Amino acid sequence: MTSTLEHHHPATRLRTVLESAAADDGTLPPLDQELVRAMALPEDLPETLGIAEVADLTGITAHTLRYYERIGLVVVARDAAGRRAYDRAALGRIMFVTWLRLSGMPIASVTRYVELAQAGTHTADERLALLLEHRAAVVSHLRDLQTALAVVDYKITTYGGTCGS
Amino acid sequence: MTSTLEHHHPATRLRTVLESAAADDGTLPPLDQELVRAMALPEDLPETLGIAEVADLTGITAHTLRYYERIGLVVVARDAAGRRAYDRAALGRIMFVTWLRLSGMPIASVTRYVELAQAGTHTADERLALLLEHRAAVVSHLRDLQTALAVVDYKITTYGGTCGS
DNA sequence: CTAGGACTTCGAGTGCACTCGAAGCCAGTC
DNA sequence: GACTGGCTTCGAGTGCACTCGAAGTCCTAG
Repeated sequence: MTSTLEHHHPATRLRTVLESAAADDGTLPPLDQELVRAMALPEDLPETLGIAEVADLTGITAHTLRYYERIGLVVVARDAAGRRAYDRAALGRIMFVTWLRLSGMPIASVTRYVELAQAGTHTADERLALLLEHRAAVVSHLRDLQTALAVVDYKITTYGGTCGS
Repeated sequence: MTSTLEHHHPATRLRTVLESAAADDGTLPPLDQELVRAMALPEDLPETLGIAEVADLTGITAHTLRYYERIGLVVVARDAAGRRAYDRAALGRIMFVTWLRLSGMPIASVTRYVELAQAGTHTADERLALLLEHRAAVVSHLRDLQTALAVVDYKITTYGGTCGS
């Protein structure tokens, strides 16, 4: 369970997973639903993973993974010795949760989503509503970031000008 | 100095300013540098503004505006009675700072930028470097957000499917 | 049999960015 | 000339999301 990879930001790490999943045909295609399905999990994983391996794979520290579990954000099985054993499904859940976090969903909302998912299929409507709401927030944030980028670019291109702020 | 506008998120408010600046020809064009120049300040402002008006214009609360000044993030003049009097330049600085904050620049970096700007024109190189670095961070964040959006969209479109997480 | 290292829990600490409340000043109104 | 509302400062409090350390357990290698 020794960690062999250097540390990276979660998004970088998850994107690495994505790219290794997409590298079969040597291309780095634009993101679409097929790619997302492909990126979900690499195929050559052992049955279960230790916390350090999940940390490497996701870019989330082991400390944070334990924290996430503590607050009910993910559920993880244990091996005979009481250590966390992440199977394929658990890893998938963690990656999804990580994307939700990266997209700015507050932990409270992720927790709510996870609780709904655990409650059974009859909560699908509510979960969907949660995701749609979040989607709108992400789109809005994306718009703001693009505007901010334009403002920063304007400032950059006018350097050497008379602008004093 | 009474506040007449309802409260909004800073990005919403600043975008309102942008749109009112762009409304001259009735269009809502894609953001570009000309637009950004135009959005900087509406033309029909009084000489100076009170803190409540700036709060309305930017979506930043008066409390936060004072906080920003306290930590050296902006500099603001006072009127005879000791009240903050924001002139055109101060308002422009605050709007720029707000865009920096909205694009995720930490307060410490904004403060550094502001200090450099106050130090004089000989710091232009360093300021430019700061902005370029930040620009890269924004672009990276934008990419991550787009990926996350794709993941969320995948989840949304597969609702009703077999996916249990 | 012992040492090392990765794991465990629990609780407390950190960093960032606000956010608020209290107490007081000051301009205009009835 | 008291009242009201908006401003002022200062310091303390809040919320979020980690982040860390201590003390102990368990497997593996030498």
